[in-house]
Amino acid sequence: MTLTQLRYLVAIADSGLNITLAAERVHATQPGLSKRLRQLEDELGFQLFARKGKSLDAVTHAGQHVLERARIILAEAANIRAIAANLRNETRGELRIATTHTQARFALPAAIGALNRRYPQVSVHLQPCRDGEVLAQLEAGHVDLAVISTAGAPPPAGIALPAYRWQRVIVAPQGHPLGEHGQPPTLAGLAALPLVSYDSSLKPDSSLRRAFEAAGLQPQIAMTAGDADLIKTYVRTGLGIGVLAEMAMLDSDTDLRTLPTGHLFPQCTTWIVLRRESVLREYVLEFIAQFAPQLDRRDVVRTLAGAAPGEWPAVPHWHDRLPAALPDAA
Amino acid sequence: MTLTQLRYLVAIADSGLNITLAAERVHATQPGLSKRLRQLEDELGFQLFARKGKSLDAVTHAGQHVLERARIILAEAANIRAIAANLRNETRGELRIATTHTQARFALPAAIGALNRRYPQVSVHLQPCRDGEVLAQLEAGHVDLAVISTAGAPPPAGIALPAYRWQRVIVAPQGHPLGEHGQPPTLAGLAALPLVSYDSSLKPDSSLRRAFEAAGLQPQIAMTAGDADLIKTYVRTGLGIGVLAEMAMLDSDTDLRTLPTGHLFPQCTTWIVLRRESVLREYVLEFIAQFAPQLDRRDVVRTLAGAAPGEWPAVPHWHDRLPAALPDAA
DNA sequence: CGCGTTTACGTCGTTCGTAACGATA
DNA sequence: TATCGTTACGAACGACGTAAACGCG
Repeated sequence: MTLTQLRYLVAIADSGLNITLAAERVHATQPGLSKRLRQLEDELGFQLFARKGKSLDAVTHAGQHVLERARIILAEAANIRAIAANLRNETRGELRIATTHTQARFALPAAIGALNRRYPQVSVHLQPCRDGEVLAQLEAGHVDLAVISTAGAPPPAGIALPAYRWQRVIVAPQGHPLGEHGQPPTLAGLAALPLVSYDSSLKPDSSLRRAFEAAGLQPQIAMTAGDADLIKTYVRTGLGIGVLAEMAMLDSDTDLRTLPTGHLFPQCTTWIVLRRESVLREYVLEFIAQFAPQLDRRDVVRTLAGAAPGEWPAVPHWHDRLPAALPDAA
Repeated sequence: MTLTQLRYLVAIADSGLNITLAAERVHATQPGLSKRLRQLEDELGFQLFARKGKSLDAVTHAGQHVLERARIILAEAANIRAIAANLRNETRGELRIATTHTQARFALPAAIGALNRRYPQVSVHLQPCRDGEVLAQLEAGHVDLAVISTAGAPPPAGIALPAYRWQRVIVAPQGHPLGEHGQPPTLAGLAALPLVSYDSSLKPDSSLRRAFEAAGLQPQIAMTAGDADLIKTYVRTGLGIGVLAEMAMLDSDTDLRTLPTGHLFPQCTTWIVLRRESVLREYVLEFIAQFAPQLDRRDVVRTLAGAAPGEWPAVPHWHDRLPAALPDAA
């Protein structure tokens, strides 16, 4: 068994059992991977993949278990390399982040910009995913960290650091009667209107949907999109009333009216999620410090090392956080 | 970075920084290890070991971290091999157990005997240690499982499975006046007599010592030994009254009188401790089934895989357990 | 016939052990 | 001077890439 064999094995699994594709990804030749895989299977004495003719058809039951272990091994090898890179003050590297579109478009740019000024040689890769896929990307080792929001408890996997809290806002075209006369909108009032919101609000466990259900109401979702910009666009065309994250509203959106929802929907928290036991490069810590300035660097490292989560400082609200996110501009 | 380099690295660390000794242990030559170590250090870009002249003097701070990761990697590689060996019904292998003398001498023989009848090709290695070292042996990966006793909570490391409960007994030579007239001995009565017990009873957190302290008494420890046979021997010579584990009393000890201590000292539990996330060979599960027959095999596997400990069945007392430990004799 | 895998083969790099050398106590 | 680590060297092995053959849709 060698690390190369395991790296190839995982690459093949991650390439949908296509050895040729996997070979490109690991910068090697296809026969090489093929041979190394067979070699590993011979040593272990069983098939890692079920074959259909010559091609790989599925991962064996035992192969699943081996894959899990192989991922851990590769992750720890990466950790060792990270320790080394940190120690020699290596400023090059890459930062892979899995997150949703709203975070990538509205919340992350400030922190990534600051990171890029401090570490210009770090290349950032944003991996946009749907809500449900973000944690899977993290667990599979495809990204270094995930940024994701929940309405209540922290996400179930990895180490979650609270970054900031936010609320949904209601967005209407200028001139729309909703809430014109200083009347805050009600859930019942909203349920009577066609809504435009995120794709995730269709899921039965969405906190938006549950807020309506708790009031015995059924919202009319006129349209959903994965993308806050799309939602705003369709609100502008008059398709309906938008319900989206407050971060998505820009100063330039003067043709839209924004109403707070503090009384209608639960508050959300955005988390930075890290793999348990992973070693972070210096610049990843820097990114975390930029994105969640209230967190103490040492607490982050301690928590990753397996220490009890401890008490985090109060989590700031999105709009209270903005100035702190750019400390180097002060 | 290769698995070989990491294996050599760990071997060197485990051999007290003696490369020559490490080379023997991994069945390779000394120059080979030397070169591989330097190679790894070159790749990582820093020293894993501090040198004094040519010899290795200490593990670097960063080296500590790398060693931790390397141990995890090697453990997971061993797990993969264990999966493979289980799958092809390999009946050969070895079972390394770290434990105290009392367990090895009195509690384990039945289970190991049964294991040996079922898996004659498995060679068992008992690693006798002092109490405090047992868990370190396990964590360092030198043994497959540990068997250790505590007076209350499970041991702090790894996954602990309760095997059986036991009490200390008081042992006196036949003819000694203690408790002759049906009077159960008291703590105060014992404190007035010279005692012979385990080395570990000298430690300030020993449950024996604490039982006396809770009663405001100071026992006279006339002698300690790591070994119940020695304790019995010196009790026979009249050096003092023995306080030892009930398992250590054999039917053949007719020249000693045994008094129970249920009212004096807290009950102890003997645990099987496993490394978290480790994959067990079939014969290890068989050993566990022999030694702690009340445990369900599937629960053991589930717990190892990281499931919540759940509720274990009632833990039998040592003397209630004996017949069940030899089910194949029935 | 294109796609993907395996087989065959030559080259290159790496590892390993032996032997000699060097430093340290 | 005995012990332990490093350097030097040659042999053997293993990994890799190229090229060709094979199977399947």
